[in-house]
Amino acid sequence: MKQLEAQIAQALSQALQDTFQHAFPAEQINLQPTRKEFAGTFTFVTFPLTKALGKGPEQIGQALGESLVQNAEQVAGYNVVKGFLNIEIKDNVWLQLFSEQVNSFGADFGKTGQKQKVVVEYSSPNTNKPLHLGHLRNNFLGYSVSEILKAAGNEVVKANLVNDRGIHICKSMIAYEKFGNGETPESANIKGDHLVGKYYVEFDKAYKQEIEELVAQGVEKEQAKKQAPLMMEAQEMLQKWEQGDQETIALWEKMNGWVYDGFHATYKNIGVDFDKFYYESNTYLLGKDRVEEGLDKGVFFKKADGSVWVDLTEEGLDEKLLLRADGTSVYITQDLGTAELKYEDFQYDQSVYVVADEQNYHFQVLKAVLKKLGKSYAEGIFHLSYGMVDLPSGKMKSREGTVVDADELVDEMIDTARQKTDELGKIDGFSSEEAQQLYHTLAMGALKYFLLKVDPKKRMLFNPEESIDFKGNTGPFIQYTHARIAAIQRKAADMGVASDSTDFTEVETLHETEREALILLNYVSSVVADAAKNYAPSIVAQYAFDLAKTYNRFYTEVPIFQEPNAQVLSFRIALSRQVAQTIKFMMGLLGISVPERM
RNA sequence: GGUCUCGUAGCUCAGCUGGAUAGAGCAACUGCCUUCUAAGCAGUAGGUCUUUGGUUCGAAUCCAAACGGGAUCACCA
Repeated sequence: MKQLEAQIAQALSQALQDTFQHAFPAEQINLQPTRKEFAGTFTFVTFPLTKALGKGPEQIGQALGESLVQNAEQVAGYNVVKGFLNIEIKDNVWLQLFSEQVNSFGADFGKTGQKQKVVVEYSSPNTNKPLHLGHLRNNFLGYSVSEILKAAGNEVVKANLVNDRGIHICKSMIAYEKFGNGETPESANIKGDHLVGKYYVEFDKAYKQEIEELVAQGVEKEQAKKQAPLMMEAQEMLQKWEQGDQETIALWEKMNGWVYDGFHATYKNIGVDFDKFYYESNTYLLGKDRVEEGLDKGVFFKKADGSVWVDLTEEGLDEKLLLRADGTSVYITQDLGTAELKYEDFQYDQSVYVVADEQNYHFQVLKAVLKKLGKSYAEGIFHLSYGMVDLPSGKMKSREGTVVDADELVDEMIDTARQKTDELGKIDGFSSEEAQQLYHTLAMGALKYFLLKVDPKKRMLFNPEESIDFKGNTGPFIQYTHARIAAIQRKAADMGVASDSTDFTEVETLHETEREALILLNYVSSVVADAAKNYAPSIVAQYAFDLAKTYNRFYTEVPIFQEPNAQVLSFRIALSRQVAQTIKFMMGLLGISVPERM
């Protein structure tokens, strides 16, 4: 498509030279897609030329259109509406491009990309509570962006930095010690991450009660928060953990083990994976070396109490603490360490962090500090900042229990998929395993598409009262289109329709919907490039939807198998197959699989 | 208060570096299943693109201000 566009731009440039003796380099010619209500594929806007040429916009359009028809072999015709020159392309050009694409699907995706080494960090959960809907958006985004970057020609490492230490873990541990009675995931028949999450909530409940009691005794609220016995115990436990106390470490390992089992089950179920796991318990001390380095280089400074700071006022930020007076790390300290570690491990060109937009400031600081340290890899750091998922009641908050649990949501989606499938009764021949598989495919398709079709940067709303749709602009709609085409292919195979020929010279005219499909198919590689450039799976989702919609129109308007001409028939089969393949590929970039039947 | 972000149909969202009468889906209403899967297709209705200025041939898009959401500005992570 890029090529054809460039050719037309070149022809226009030539036409401007020939008819108006006006020099206008082809690279500066901007073509836009023609609106649906007019004939044509590309539109050239002539308004900007009126001054330079001293002619009216329509006059210019007419002259250029005439010249194109004479001189550009790809151009079938043109029409001018006000200052818009709509250029129509010959059908055999589309057919030619189609033949080429059938023969080399995907070969050109990475060509324009820079083949970079990219680390994509995503998921990065805390080990004190199970995953919720917000984490799902993160996981799906991270996975999809990784796949898109790969498709665009980059080498990608998917990394997960597990936040497995800190005061929040100790809270769960304290509550478990006090109220757990030796409960295990097996004994309670609860997934490990949910069991630990239960105690995190228990802690918070008991802690709040302690605060209330203290306040009732006349203690200031802020003071009460610090004085509450449970909080003191949690602090103590964190100290013990840092000192390597055996009993504490043993409990920590046991409970984290439960959580990991739970997470891995969820990851497997939702179809995301990682090439590399980092654990904060291993990396949280690394940042101190960077702090030393900064002090040595004189870009950090020490305050009287011994705490270490960096001054980022020149960068438009504030002063930022990097190390506490007692020498312990803060959040940013760890990230300085892991950034360096990642670079040592992979020598990346780009390091992408898939983290919610509430941490925008943090990543500005991180990048600025690494630059101050003179780290060349700082330039490659990119915060893929995505908007939070809101509920109708507002923001989700773990501690207040206003979260949509990931595992529960997935189960509900599977249930919905089962119901809808049963209502339609189209899968009679399925074994129960096949049926289960299909429910899962559809459920994940609906859920992932729902979360990925929205621009990552934007906040989005999820209403738990309304189940996610299976109609319209949804994953299942696109999956359905694929299943329909699969049925076409089966029938074509039964009938023995020739399927590997790419000679379509006998196809004289294209149905409008065929032409639209061919045009869309030509955009595949630029869609991949665009999505990679913008880290935006939503671009892929939108395209997949458009393609499916266009195909469905073709499907209802053109009775494929009633075509008497064998070559035309095999063209329609080939077109169908190419659409199916493209849908499968695009959905794959979103982490969504497509069924053969549904 | 400083900084950053968002505001498009009843609802959820598209609208690329400015271009034609602002588009989809859901919900509502009307049609279309005796041949390829109706989880589909066609159509009707629904808009002061928050407001006001500015830039220009031309603004949902760029700039400024106002109003209204949200995030952040922790020795939390």
